[in-house]
Amino acid sequence: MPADPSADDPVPARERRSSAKDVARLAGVSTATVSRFINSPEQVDADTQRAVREAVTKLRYVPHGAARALRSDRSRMVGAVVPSFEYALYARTTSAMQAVLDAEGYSLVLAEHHYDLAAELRITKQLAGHGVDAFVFVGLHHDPALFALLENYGRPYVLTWGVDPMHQHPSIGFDNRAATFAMTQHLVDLGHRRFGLLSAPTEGNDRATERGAGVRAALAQAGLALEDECVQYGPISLSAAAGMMRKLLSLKPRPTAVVCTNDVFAVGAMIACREAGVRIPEDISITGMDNTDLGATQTPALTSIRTPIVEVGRAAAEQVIARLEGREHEAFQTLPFELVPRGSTAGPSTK
Amino acid sequence: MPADPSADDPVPARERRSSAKDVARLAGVSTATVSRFINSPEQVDADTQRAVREAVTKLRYVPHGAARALRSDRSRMVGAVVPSFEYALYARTTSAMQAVLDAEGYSLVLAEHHYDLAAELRITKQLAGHGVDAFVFVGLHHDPALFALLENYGRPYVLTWGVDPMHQHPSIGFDNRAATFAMTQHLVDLGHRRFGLLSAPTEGNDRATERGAGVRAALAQAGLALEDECVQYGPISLSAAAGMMRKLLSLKPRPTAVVCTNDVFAVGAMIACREAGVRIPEDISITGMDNTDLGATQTPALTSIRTPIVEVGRAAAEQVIARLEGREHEAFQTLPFELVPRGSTAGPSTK
DNA sequence: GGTCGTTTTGTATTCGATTACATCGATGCT
DNA sequence: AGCATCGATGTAATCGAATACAAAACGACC
Repeated sequence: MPADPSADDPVPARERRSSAKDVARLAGVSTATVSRFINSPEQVDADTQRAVREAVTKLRYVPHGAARALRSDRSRMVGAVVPSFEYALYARTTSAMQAVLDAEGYSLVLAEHHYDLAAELRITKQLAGHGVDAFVFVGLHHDPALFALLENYGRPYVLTWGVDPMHQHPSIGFDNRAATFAMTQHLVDLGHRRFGLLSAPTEGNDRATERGAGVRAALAQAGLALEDECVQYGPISLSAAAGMMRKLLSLKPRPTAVVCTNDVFAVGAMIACREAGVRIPEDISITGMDNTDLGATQTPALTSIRTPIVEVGRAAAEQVIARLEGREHEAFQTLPFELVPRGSTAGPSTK
Repeated sequence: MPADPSADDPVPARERRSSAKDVARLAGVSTATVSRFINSPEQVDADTQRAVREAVTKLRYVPHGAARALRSDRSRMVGAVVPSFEYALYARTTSAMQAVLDAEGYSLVLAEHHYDLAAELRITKQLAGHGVDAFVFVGLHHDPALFALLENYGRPYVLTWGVDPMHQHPSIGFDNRAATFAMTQHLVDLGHRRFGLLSAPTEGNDRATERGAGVRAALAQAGLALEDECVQYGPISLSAAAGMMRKLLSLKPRPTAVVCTNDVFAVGAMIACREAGVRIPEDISITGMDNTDLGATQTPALTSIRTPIVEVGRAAAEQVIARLEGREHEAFQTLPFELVPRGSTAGPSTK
């Protein structure tokens, strides 16, 4: 054991975090043993374990993640690529993911793309650069270059908030089209014949596309049409939705039912109605989607669809972990939604 | 240039991502030049740049973050440690941070602790293990061991949603106490004398503690007291808040004004009132805090306080980046809040 | 007491990028 | 021509932990 002359500082240089080497020296073992103590303690003698544990505690040793990731090619980080946190729904899905990942010792690296497919590709590259072990995306539709990148990256990924009908990419979600189909059907059953639709821009947003398609399909089946002037697109915000709704209210024969592809739109629409003195549900029925507190607490309460957003997050995290650890896992999961009728819908007034 | 016999695969082994060495070989330069091309292209000859750029594109080269972090001791990741995403406010702060970080080429690593200081310490350790370059926390009060860890870690960090009165730790936020003080004052001015308070548990939550203190201070100044039975604590959820409110409604002389330390509580309280047939604001005034859409869209709309949550997130990200890049930056920032009076408050009925 | 198998530990290489230092060539100046 | 200077590039050491392989220690058994 030749004393290292370059390491004779009595004060352990109060900067610089301690490394495995420091721990090894203090515990009187080699760095290999320290490493084993961390990763597979069962192959380390009990006495040695105690010594190492003490040194670790005393030096406040935390293994260097980058070094570890470099050598073992596993970073124990999972990347989540979501559209936005402004709309609380994605935050809840992400939160559920985070809880599962945390319990398994993984960390969550997060990025938002604000509904921009090019930005999504860029941030995904960035996360790949950080060496995340797996990816979770929102939605089924993405830049082909993104899928090429994932192919090349060779790590697990899963798409959420929808289920890939072609079963090309692992996905966990629910049937967006069926959900709005059911909602529209509900309104048709109540007797509505003239509909409006408030939707997010469908460009690069398959959730919005599918939700709109569900409405159209249900109407078509009932022999009804959705006229262009009755469809409004806009960003997900209360004020935008109120503006969209005002346009619908100004139509000559006014729709008696307005389907909104999410609760924010629906509440924005309710605000516009209140301001215009249009009564809900007497004069007009309004429906939302995602069953948020925002909608449920309105007066009248918003008829909506409970989507399994928390379950999706949990299942996505479970899937990528299972695959990372070499376990088999169902790559496609369709979770159920549920229509929640409340006071914002009723039959049209028979005037 | 001895041909490496072990590297004679014509097919570039469609697994394994390409490294700087691969790029160097293809471009006919050394890895040092590749590295320079990435980090300081101005010191690389134009022709060489072109060659390297081509190789990078062809091989889809993405620098290995872990290797980079190991060598340069900078991971370009910032850790955010937040209580929870269930309450949308933290999500919005985080979103604002993420936007700033992304623009500067940093990534956000996220963890939630669900109001558990021990969990907070644990996940912070985990993030430190990943080598994040800086930390952002919510709140001023933390486990002393957390501060010890940060001291030892030696990287920038900032506390948010409050400003450390002792100026011991860099912090960006607003004056929670002054905010509820102002709100209570508003109610006192309206003529209220008997108050109720709905608060989150104050244990380890300085925001809740300060907000409660603001209410008490304003009442004390007006010569009023807040009786124990008029204060209810509970988790941040609509149903919990409704339950808390029911208790207040059952008091013999009922409070005429209820201050809630956040909008979720306030809306839960409104629900309880609706169910009990108690009119707002005629029978009782209710106030919230954080000025969420949830409160603003109620009937009547909730009087609340607009807190600078987005600005806090943005400023926090800007501060840590500035400090990471060696620039000077104001370590303490107090941002303004604003009282937003709406229909949920009025003078007490004079009966 | 010696041999073999097992457990425990150490030595030395490796992961991929960064960077101090060395080298080489070209240019400028006297 | 000779020497200094500067820009561009290569060589090789390095960051911290994981791990293949070798070596040592320990028992067990005959």
